[in-house]
Amino acid sequence: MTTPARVRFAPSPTGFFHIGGARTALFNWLYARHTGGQFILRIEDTDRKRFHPEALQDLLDGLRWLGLDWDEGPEVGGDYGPYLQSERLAMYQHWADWLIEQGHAYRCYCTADELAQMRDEQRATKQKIGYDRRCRYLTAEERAQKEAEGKSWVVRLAMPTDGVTTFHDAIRGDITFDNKEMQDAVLLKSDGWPTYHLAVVVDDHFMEISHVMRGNEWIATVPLRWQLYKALGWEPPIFVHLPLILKPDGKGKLSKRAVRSPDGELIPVFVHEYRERGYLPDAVVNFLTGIGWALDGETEIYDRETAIKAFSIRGIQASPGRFPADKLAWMNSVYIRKLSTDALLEALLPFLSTDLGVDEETLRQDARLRLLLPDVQERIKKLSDAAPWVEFLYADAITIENPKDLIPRKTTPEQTIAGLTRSAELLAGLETWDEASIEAGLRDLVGETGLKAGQIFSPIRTAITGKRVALPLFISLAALGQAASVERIRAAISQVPAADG
RNA sequence: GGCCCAUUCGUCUAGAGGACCAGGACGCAGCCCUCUCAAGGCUGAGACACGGGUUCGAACCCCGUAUGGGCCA
Repeated sequence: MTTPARVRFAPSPTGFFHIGGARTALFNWLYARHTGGQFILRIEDTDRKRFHPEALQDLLDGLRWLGLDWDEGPEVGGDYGPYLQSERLAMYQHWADWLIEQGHAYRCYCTADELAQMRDEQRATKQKIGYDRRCRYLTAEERAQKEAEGKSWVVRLAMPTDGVTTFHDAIRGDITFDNKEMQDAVLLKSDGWPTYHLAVVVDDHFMEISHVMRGNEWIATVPLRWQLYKALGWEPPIFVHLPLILKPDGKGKLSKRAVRSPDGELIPVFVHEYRERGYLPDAVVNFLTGIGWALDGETEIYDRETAIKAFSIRGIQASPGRFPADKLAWMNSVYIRKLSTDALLEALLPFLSTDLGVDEETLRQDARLRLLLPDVQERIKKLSDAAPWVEFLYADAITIENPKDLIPRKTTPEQTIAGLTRSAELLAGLETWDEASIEAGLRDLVGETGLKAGQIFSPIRTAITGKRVALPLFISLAALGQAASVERIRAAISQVPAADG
């Protein structure tokens, strides 16, 4: 029974696409899809000084990577365009003029110097800082004279000076602001470009936006918006202010600067960084739905369709929350483990290629790599974690940085050397080189020597990988191949340090 | 500093007056499995900010305080 909503994501392309922005976009998208409505992308590029074309591209790429497709907007068009504010200037100017005619706005001729002086005086006399509305009460003659002088002007909204403005937020209920606190905000700048306040109201109205869902940091600007709607005689949309995402330490909102988790790890704040670090878009989307909203309080892992079906404004939290970085790491590992071997390989190729210095096609065809993939899969949290697990396949020889690693605990150097020697003999003599044969042979050897399994297996692991921690041994040997395995074990024997050495 | 908003385990959250001596998840600890590391299984510690009301009954409603956050300056 929900009516189709028209919602928009309206970022200002002044920097890279931020993960907090992605959450806002995602919630809008979920609501549009839930109601069978439209998700509209509108670019608020009226701040010419801070506009960056590459930021726009980064935004579009990021939205597409996350799978948040827009029904109207740049590159897809739509019946309510244009969707770049810079192409809608005539509309803003028209409505600014209209507001002046109706007496809801006025031309203000104050120069930057005059305004600075005004503020200095306010500070000196301990008055409240803010525009004193001097141009609002100009007489017709004074106004005519300023015009005759050719002074430049901005358009300001004539706000009510007493009473209160009460508006409804779909999450928090009614919110009331005292009009005395409000400023006569600038709507149109002297160069004819609109400010955010005017442009957003005109666009939301003519694009027939039904719900404005955005970050809670905008809540203080709603009274101004509300009065603007009233002056224009338009019906305001439903306002939905999403809880802010705070830094992991809870001190302030997740900013555009790099932030650290409590254990000191750097947390990416841009969407493209998540892609580059090996997060899966499905995982990021699932994760983001869980900040400020929850499916049912029980289920953590769910797909987009499930989220769309269950999404509701009522379920959105009012209180801000910190960025739960640990949970994202875990969730990404869950999504990695859900991948088929083929899909995992494809996802991993760019990362492995870069990290190992091997071209993608060679890796794609490498049966040895494929053999190890299921074991790699359950050990990585990000795609970028994979290389260290498989690099032993691509090294010509292994350097054992700390030869003591060859000797297991409660084992003597002599036992280690004997174990390695006999293992090498045994492996060299195997007629079938596969995981099962290798395991059977080595387990027999364990039985013969009376040592524990780890005492035999650990030195071999270190010999072939150079590490104490590596993938399961038998499959690793199987992948590495008989000749290389035997060679590495023999090479390691001479490196076993003497006791006390 | 002014205005606005919020406050459930360390963290993300379930909870819309009786179903809650508060549920799930991440993280943490222990045990099991085990060739290392993981994964998996089991177990455990861990929260309604505080004080007043309203009500037969409050995590849930109201007021105040505290704390946190946002916006403006």
